Amino acid sequence: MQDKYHPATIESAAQKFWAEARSFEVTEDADRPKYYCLSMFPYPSGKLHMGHVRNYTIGDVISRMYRMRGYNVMQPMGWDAFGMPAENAAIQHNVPPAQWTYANIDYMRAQLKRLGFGIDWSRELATCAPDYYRWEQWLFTRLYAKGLIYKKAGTVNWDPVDETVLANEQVIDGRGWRSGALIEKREIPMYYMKITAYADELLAALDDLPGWPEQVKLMQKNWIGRSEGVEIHFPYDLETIGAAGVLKVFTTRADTLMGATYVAVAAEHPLALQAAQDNPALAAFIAECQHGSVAEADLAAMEKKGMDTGLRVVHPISGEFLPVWVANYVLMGYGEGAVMAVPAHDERDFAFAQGYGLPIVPVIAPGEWGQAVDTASSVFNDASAKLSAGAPILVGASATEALAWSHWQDVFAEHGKLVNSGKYDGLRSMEAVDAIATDLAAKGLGEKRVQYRLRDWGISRQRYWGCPIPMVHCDHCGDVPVPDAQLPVVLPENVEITGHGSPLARMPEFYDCTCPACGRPARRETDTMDTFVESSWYFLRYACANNAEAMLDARANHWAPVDQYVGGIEHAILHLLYSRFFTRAMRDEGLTEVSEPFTNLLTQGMVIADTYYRESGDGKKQWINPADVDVARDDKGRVTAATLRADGQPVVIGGTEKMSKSKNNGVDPQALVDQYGADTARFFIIFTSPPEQQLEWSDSGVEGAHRFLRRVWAFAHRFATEIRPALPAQRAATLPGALADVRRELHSHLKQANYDLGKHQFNTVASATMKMLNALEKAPADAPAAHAQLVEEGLAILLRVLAPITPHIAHALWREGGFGDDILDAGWPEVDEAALVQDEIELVLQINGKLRGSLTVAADAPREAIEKAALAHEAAVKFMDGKPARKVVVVPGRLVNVVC
RNA sequence: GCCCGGAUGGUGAAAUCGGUAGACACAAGAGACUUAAAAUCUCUCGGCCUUUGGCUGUGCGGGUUCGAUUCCCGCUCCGGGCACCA
Repeated sequence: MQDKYHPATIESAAQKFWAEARSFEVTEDADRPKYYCLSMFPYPSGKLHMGHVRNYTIGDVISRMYRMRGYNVMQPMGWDAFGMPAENAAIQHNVPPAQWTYANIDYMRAQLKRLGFGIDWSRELATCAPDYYRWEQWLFTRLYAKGLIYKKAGTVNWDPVDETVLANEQVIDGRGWRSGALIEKREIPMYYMKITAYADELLAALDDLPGWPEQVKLMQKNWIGRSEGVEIHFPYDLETIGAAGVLKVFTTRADTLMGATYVAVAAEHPLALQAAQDNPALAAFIAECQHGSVAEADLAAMEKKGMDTGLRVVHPISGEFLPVWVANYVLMGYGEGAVMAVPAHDERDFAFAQGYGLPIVPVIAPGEWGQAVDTASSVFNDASAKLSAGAPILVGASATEALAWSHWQDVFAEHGKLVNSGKYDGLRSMEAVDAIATDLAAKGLGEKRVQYRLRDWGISRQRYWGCPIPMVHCDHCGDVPVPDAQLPVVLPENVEITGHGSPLARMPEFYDCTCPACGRPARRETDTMDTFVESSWYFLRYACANNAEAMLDARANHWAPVDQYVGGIEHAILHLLYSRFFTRAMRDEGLTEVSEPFTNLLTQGMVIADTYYRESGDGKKQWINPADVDVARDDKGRVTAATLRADGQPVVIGGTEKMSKSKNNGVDPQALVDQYGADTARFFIIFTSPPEQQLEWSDSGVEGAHRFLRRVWAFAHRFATEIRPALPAQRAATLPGALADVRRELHSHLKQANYDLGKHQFNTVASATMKMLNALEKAPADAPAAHAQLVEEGLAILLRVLAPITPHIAHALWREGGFGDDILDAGWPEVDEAALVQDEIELVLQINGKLRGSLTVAADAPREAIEKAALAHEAAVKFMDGKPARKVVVVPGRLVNVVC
């Protein structure tokens, strides 16, 4: 045995052992419970970054722990290989996206292998391979036939200079990131998946996911956004609109209907377009609304603007005319593209009404005013209460409860009692909704219904590096799905990427085709699918990745669902929701038996790092990697200045953000692995923070992790060479006092480690292994046989707890220590509860809640004895200062608090 | 703007059901060993004070409780998501 720890040698030897033994290649096994442990597959961006190392180390710790506990563990890996960065790289470096992607995959696969993850590489898949995406195309045609995929217009970011569609990420301050051109919204036809058909199921099933973090379930619940409300129809005013019809809106606050003072429609709404025809100012306003990104975050941050169309609709209850406004905050994609505005009870409407001088009519006395509202004498019942914006009105029941409606207060949005609402006065909000819905239904002008915030999933992308949408457009037959026999529609790999327009739309050799239905010349669809589609079913494909005949087979039902899914919290909504939907869509196609793809979810906190950039002349940001930057700090450690190492000139300090390719703040783990080895990198990233917590990257502390592994090696070496020979032929049943204490400490650390493993708090598991070594190192050796017996047991525990985190060193020392051939088959260590028993325990003594001392009592001491001992304690006498004890709180096993 | 999180020493963090705040480490300082350095080992290490003791301290302001890092109310700052980054 080497007396020094040489990670490079032992790590390559262990990896060779696993490869030759095929330790991680698994098949279905009826004798062992299956455990499917999956980490989110990476986008092959070039190199692994710390977020990957963290993600895959966490997944590997769980996998190896279950493996050691006797489960048949499948841990696969693959590549989320389609996506925008490959096209950007193609533009920048003039290398075809396919070539760039495959080269990255090769490099990153080698990095993953170097880190020693227990992956079944026989199941590896890449989503950009035709034998993967052909099944996606096949399923597309099935779902299309079923009506679960359909076509409608969608809004995109259009760059008029590059004549291309941009992702939201590529629009910065309303301009194209490459061209700098002002971005326009443009409506184009797109394919949509009807995820809303599953909205109720996706929502209800969240209640049956105890293995998911509450936080994620809450985010998904809010995202789906089920709301019960009333659809209200406002009949067109014939005089101004010139045609019969109704304007439909949905509201959850039908109780405020009598306070509606205008309606607002989206800029793309038919009424807005109609009014703009003979109103140049309105047309100009609508054109202005067309500028800027389609991202909701941008829209929500915009100043609320609007314009009167001059059109009017009729209030369905009062019969009064309400003006129709165009407002930039109303989105055509949501509901009906129109809202009723009740400025008195909605903050956004309130601000809008104040800005444009629209009437504000209070119709709800806020809930907290309760019974005190005297509607008879209230100004609510006075017609003059319809005040213009800005004019203060005093409302309320009592002299002490006066509110001015000139400034928004959150209480205005609360439910309460109706006032100023004619026949509905005095009703509570909920009663009023019922009454108003009933009256509207009787008039045929509305009814109760459920609405979701969730929108259908637009999957068309006007990009090259994605899965081609298997459709053909024929002048005679319309949109025709590509028949099974002609699948896959293969994406051509030798293509020129310029950043202008869609490459496939410039390739007649791709789009020229014949109609599968009538045989006449036709045009192939040139849009590709959203890359979220590939990642919505890869976890099922892993089970049968080598099946060339079908998308899934019986093996998928053996392995699914994923028992433990590990991935970044940033995927809490989109990826996870799409996957839950897609699994159900596949279930309903008879492809899988499961509905819920991921039984347990661990959302890893992101690894974040500082960002640095320089602005070039045209205002574009060049992001600079932190590794190339020198920083100056003040005495509190805050970064005050940063310079580029290459030229010594200053760079701009950006925020601290998740490591990403686009912000160039990823830290490559390779240097760490090269210098210290994979085990140190793994131990460090596990030790430094609990998995769910965000981790601000810093490599200070890596030394300590490495030092610990060196100590483990040195101690095991001492065991193998000096201590082991002293082992007694017969192991003793009990150990002498001091060694029994060490043994108790050991087993209590093991117990703690098991508890922490159960809640995935791996950082304290790593701490526990350090505490175990500390305890073993200080165990007295004056009784050599007993000492050797303790160290043998202790080391066997320590190495097995360490094995999931640092598998290479554990593998090597398990063999060197003579414990066995393969620690993977050694089983998980068991806590000896008998070793934990103590005769005496120490209690903390508090006087009036303050720590004043401690007392040692028998473990089974009765409460009276503890109280008596506490009151007799010297610290108690001193701090009670002669006062009688008013109360004595005894927390068994913990403390005594004397209150006086 | 909306939804979801987070904040504890110089640093990463721990504290299982409301019960000793700072386990385990990093950094720093002092010492031992050494010709020297590295490595290793030992000790100190939240702040303040009148230092065998006491006061104070878990982002800020309130509250509940014998007792609050933990529960409640109101803020601040930081991070994630917002449907075309993945």
